[in-house]
Amino acid sequence: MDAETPVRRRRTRIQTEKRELILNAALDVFSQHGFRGATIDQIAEAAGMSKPNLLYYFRSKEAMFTTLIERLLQTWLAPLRELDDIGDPIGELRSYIRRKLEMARDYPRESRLFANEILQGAPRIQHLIEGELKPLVDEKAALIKGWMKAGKIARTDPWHLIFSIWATTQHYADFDVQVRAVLGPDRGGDGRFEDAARYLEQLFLEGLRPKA
Amino acid sequence: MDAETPVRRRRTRIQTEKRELILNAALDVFSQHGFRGATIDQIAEAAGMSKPNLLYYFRSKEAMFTTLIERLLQTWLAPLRELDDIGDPIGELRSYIRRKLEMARDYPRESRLFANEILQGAPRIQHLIEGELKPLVDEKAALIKGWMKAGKIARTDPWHLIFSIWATTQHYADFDVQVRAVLGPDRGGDGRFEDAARYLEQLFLEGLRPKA
DNA sequence: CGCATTTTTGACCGATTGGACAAACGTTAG
DNA sequence: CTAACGTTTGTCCAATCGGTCAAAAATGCG
Repeated sequence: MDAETPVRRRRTRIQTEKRELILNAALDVFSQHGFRGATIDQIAEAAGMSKPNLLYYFRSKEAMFTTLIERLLQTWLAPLRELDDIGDPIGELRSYIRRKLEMARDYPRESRLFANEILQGAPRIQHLIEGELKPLVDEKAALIKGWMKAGKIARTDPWHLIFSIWATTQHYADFDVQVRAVLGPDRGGDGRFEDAARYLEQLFLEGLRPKA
Repeated sequence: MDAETPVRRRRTRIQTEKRELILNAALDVFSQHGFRGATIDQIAEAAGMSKPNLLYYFRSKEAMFTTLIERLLQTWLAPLRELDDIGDPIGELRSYIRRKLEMARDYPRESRLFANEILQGAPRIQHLIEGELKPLVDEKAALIKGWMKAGKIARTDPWHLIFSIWATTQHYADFDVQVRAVLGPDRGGDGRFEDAARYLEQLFLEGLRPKA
């Protein structure tokens, strides 16, 4: 434990602050260039400190990355964890979609960092996907399956349902450049997330077939 | 023109073959590591030739990448180009979704290469997105809007509709590692694309609301 | 064959990379 | 003050990067 801390003792106030500063800068750089594309110098400049100083707080580039992505995965999965059997199923799914879309809007760097890692085969987080993400998805898939059996939502594949929610919402963070370019300056402005929210709600609830 | 060709004259048979060989190897490496993460040595090894030899056929790493991605974009947009007013709208959309999913299955490297480039802000293909992709999407969005006005499909946002088709289908190529890990060895086998096809058809046509 | 052209390679280059290290600096407690 | 500890930096290093170049090898052609 505390493998990436420069000292063995408890962290000082400065250490806590500087580590946060560095992680924020690292998130900027990693999410834009990927792990290999990012350089320690870039992160150091973004954090406003020298390279050796940065390596005083994190023993290596890899230590920054893993600290960042392990923390990220927790906040990333939080909305799915909140999916439960309390409200009505349709409402639960609707608010899960809404929360995921809000995360794409508010935390695009985190989304891109995660996407980048998965794209490259998840070499650094495979154990987290199999040990943490998969069990959670399986659990929620069972929950959704129950809703289907109870006739609360249409019968379909719950795993692919979850995939489609991830895909459609994270698309607005990961492919933001493309989305904005295609929508153009008017329709691609700040309102694009409200438009997306409206569209996705209709898609997931009603589909595209016209009502008789 | 012919900017990346080593010679000004017509291409020899060997040049044509070796260039294809190199591009295939480059697609492997670029799609896995991104532009900056990929090295010429890696590509050379994957192609089974020496680095200087590779640079005899392509004047630079960038030349390989742009050749690759410009060619890729054409095949990538082909299914959307085929979307037209001939058949019935629902059938047109259904087969567009199916074709895109088949492309994710058969050309995952191309999908990841494209995703990687967009993720990093599309620094090398912004002009293609604005000059080629956007007009095409606008044209097809108008077509879809016509279908809505004619009552053939439900009224919604045609641009976001296209985004959601891209997102859901390409997800199976770009996030393949995650998909397979979550589905597990049984459900994540070769059948996952058929499962996805069935699920997506239902999602886009009927949505999740149970039928009364 | 002999010659010109195309193809391939080993050696090399300057720039950049992640990281090490000791010295210097700052801060605080006694 | 000073000793101890935490922080910062300039300098340096080996490895790797994209790319060059001259020379060798292979090929095509009369």
